[in-house]
Amino acid sequence: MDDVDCMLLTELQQDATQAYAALGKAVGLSAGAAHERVRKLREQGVIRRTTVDVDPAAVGRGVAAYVLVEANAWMGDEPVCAALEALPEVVEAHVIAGPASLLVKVRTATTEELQAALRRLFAIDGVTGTQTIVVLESFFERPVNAGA
Amino acid sequence: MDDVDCMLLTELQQDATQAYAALGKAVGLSAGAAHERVRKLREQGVIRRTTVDVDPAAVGRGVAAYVLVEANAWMGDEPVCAALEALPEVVEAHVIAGPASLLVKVRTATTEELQAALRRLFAIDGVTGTQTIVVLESFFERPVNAGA
DNA sequence: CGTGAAATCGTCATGAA
DNA sequence: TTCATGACGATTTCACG
Repeated sequence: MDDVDCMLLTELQQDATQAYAALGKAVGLSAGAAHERVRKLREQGVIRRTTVDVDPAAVGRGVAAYVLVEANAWMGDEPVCAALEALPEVVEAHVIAGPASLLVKVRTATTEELQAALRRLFAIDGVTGTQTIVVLESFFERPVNAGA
Repeated sequence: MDDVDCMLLTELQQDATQAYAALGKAVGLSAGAAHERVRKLREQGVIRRTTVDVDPAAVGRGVAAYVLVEANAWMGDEPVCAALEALPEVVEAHVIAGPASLLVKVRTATTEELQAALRRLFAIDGVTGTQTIVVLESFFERPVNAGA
């Protein structure tokens, strides 16, 4: 993980469809060398996968909210994780240190669906309360920058 | 945006490196037809870009935190957005309806760096307070699913 | 890490349903 | 319109220097 690898990651985050020749030129390497670097980054798990960034609003996920989930038991466990993952509206779930046990991110098409999702969160064993933070506007959501 | 497009999006989110032939087979289409569909999804902005998913811990961003930012003025404005975007540790910024004006996601290498980032958030004009939620463990962070 | 060759894939034209 | 087929050009990929 040197500076060249960082530049490769930045380039790939911006556009993973570009050819290795262009990628190599951007970081001062040949196509073959760039390819080999990227292959190793994948192997090491630094690059987890290549994916597409989908506009949430275009697929019926235009409403976003963060939900602080309070629970009466320790929830850093496997069954809770599975219960959350079973809800398609839940796109993130974190165990936190703070005013609640968990923080989950929910994405739905409408506020009615958001309400339905909250009901389903309540139904999970051990959940005693929720506090919902509705997102009005997202300034930006960007990938982690390796540099700086 | 029919069912086939949804399946294409799901496939591409899982692995955007696969060949159009494989992609087409997965959704019951020829390579050429799959290619044309994906081209249109890009054109329409449903697919914003193709990127790589980078392991945060591998690039010195292993510590995550959500910060509720309170302000004494309306902050849904351009200068605030720019000030936040100038901080490389800030990976997300949202205007919210809830107990604060903004919710920002911060990623750093260590808790010391997190502290430094909080100091810089305080320094932004109009910010009167912050409440920090440290992430202890992330169950999952997954892309929006077009289906369901 | 660069170069070159071989295999594979993306891309586009044509034609059909 | 939308899709399958086939051919061409570009790219990935690997062996060698």
